[in-house]
Amino acid sequence: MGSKERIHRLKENTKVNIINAAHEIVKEEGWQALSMRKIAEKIEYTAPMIYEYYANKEGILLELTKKGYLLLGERMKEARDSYETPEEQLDAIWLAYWNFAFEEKEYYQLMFGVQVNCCVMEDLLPLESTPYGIATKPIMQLMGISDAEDDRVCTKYYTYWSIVHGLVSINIVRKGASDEINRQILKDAITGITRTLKN
Amino acid sequence: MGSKERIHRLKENTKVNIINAAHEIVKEEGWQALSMRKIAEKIEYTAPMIYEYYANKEGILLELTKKGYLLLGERMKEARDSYETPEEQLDAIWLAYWNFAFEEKEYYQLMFGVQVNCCVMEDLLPLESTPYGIATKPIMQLMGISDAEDDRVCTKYYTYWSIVHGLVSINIVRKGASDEINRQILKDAITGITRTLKN
DNA sequence: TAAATAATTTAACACCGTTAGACAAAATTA
DNA sequence: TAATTTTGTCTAACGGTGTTAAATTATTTA
Repeated sequence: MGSKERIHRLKENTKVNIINAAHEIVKEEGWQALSMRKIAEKIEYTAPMIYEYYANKEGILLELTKKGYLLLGERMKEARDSYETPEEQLDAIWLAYWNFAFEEKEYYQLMFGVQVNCCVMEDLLPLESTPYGIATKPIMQLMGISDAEDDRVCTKYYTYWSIVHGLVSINIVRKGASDEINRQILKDAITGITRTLKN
Repeated sequence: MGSKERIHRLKENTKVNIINAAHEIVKEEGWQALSMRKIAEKIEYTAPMIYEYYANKEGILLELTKKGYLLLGERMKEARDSYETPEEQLDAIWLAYWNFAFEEKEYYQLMFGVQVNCCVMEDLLPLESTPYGIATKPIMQLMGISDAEDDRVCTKYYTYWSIVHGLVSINIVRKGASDEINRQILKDAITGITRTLKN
């Protein structure tokens, strides 16, 4: 009798139901609203049942992370396979990554730890004391621009910030890679951007 | 009678005591361990007292964020003022930013939403399905390297990832700036890095 | 049908942020 | 000084969280 299989399939089914319910809640209300009881309600069970399928809440998050990586991988592969030259492929790959981040924002937040962030911090400091105010001065100098609001300045500032912030985040969440290498990457990137300012 | 002042100064004092206690707890046990009751215990009060000084927990976080921005600003200014040329200043500024991120990790996490992240996700996927596996192939091709473990490949991959991830994070947490500009920054950065591969 | 096993729920624990009400200490007023 | 008001502080509680143990119901096996 293959009822063992049937039951196993049923269990597998509620396992994905749990994941789907969790994903739905997060899409509707954000990560901070995800709770075991809410998941249970959505799949019409009681909370303790979930522990029959996942060790704990973190187990559910891990499963979702896995799904996220799978999805991201697919998108990137698809993008790559649409082009022949490596230049075009790199363009497409990172654009796919970019699109994934916004189309599947919830997954991206979970995978790479971008917080919902409550505190926006705006206009609480005088401009000349903010990172923006401080860094744009030499940028303007190099570019020969005197208007601090110039879009070109803003763009360059964000380019700097992005790469530094990106490197930092990656180093904070996954503390792999040697400090030496990262310092080198930082240095390379910064001088690379700086070079683009002078012409 | 200046007792009004004295009392006001005392209140101000416990306000910073609360902030300091919160910061200590976070340094010791991380953000997820920060609770009103723990703060209260540290300053030898009961939890409801804190609401006499801050509207709620978010108010405390906001205050800490402000302190973080102040500190970061100081560090960046200091770095800038140690150099004359804008090139050197930019180098120093972003290095100061970088150092702040790791020396004051807790502040940085709060300010820019880098999560502590529970799920590390390692070796759960075959290499060729991970972003790393997918993106390094064309990188290797362009660089004329066949060893996937080569440090130069790894470095370049992280450079790509950093800038893309940085841009994404910044766009997710502070949804300012037009999509147009950001796409342009992304495109510029990607082709910029790609150019450095071919020589 | 009776016993054993599995599925599911109820109740509880210890924590969380937050609020209302009680209480004591201090300051103000009569 | 005595009475009253204000202030500071705490206790108790509400509704929420993740999680566990025990009780209960349903299903399968003998």
